[in-house]
Amino acid sequence: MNSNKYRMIYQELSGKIISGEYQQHDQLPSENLLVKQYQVSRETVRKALSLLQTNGFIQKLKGKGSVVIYNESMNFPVSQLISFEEIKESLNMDYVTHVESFDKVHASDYPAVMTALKISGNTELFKVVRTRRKGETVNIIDTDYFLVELMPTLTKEIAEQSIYSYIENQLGLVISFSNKAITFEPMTTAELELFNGASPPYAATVRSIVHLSNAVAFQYNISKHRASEFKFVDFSRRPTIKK
Amino acid sequence: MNSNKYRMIYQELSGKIISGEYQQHDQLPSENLLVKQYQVSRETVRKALSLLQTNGFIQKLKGKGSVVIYNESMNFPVSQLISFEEIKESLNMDYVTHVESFDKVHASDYPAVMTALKISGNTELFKVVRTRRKGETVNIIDTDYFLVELMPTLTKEIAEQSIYSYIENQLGLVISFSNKAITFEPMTTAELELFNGASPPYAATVRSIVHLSNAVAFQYNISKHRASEFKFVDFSRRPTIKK
DNA sequence: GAGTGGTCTAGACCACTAA
DNA sequence: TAGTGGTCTAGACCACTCG
Repeated sequence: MNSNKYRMIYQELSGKIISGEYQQHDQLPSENLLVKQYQVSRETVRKALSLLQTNGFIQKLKGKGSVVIYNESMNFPVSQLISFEEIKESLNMDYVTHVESFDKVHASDYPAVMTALKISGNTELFKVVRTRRKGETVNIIDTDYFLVELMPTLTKEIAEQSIYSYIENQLGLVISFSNKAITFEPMTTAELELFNGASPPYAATVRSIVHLSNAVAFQYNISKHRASEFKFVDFSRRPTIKK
Repeated sequence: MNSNKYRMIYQELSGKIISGEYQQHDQLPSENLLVKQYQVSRETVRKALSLLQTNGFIQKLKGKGSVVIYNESMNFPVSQLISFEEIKESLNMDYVTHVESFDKVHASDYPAVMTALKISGNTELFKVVRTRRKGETVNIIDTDYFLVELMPTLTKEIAEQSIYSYIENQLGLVISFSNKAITFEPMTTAELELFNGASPPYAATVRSIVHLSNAVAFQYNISKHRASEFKFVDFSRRPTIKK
């Protein structure tokens, strides 16, 4: 699957960084060394290193080498396009997902979704509301809208597991990128009820528009988090190109 | 300054997208066409297009071409390493910065900063507290800690303008990447006072560790936002490499 | 089949860092 | 000066899309 040379190199090096074989502030082997080790061209090594750099694993220093900057403690629900089930898995979290409702609706009743996904009013959508509980307390309410046309066989049972796994593994679609907005908003009475009370009565709210690799927006997600439990972590680089 | 070929191409294409000459869903010229237009090699064109893709301007579709996905409305204090003055400028915001305090302190009194910047207790720091006001209301309180060693000539006057501009243009240092964490926290009484009241008494809190291009952490920033005014926007891609 | 983007190569020249 | 990463080239072969 990942049989590209640069992906293999990326995987091996990132794996060694995550496992701790390379620690923060360590030097990676030089590009020339990696060329010899992997028996590939320099541009291929550089492609792998560039990926490591944009993903926050290393910093390349001209004239010096590549140094590891990844630090486990600064990790977490990272600014990445990852499904809740995937986060849960990678963090060994003891969350339980419960499907509160699963309906087929018309976009015309949800103007915000219409504009976000740029669809017409008669487009059919699956509306899925799910809660994420830790023990007895609900910490997250996820409301999702999916294009029925792209996944006509979606069911409540699938929604109880991982919809992303279904989309990628069963349907063979490729999820690619998203736009997110994070705000802090008062809870509606319905939300307060689902949360079974929350102090403060405010929710950290993440709205996302998710796109496939063919650039089609297929999902609109509203994720309401109990504010006291919310943390969003991000790695970002300063734009290298200025006017 | 940006005399690289791929940067020039990036600038020109991103400029045309931002200005609206290329609209969302438009096709960019094919790689081969760009090769001819710019009289460069294909890898150089591809470098520019890759940058446009990772920065959320385009999506490349195998067998088809590059399509514009950038959409102005989904813009804003984006997940990027940008200083407040730069945001202000790019959005024509009518904010006023006021320096509340400017001190030289010892790291030992700020254990959170010590661990964040990985420095020893006797390291000298500038502690700068600034408020950002729109009219009469304070919307943001920024608390910054900078390594004195790297910028001994920092002054309160500079802090009233743009510290980032001073660091890059006066000192010639290159600001490179940062780790951020966003949380929602109750305000302290001191903060409530600076905000001159805020309902709810919660602050959207962004903590960042900012690094230079040589991977040295030089700044720790705590940015408290009036929750009702806070919005954080992010573009992210799904990791292409899986285990 | 023609055109598109994706991967990879071998080699060149440059700018920067460090001893 | 030797070693490092940054840019650029010309060409190859592949996989995908679409008419």
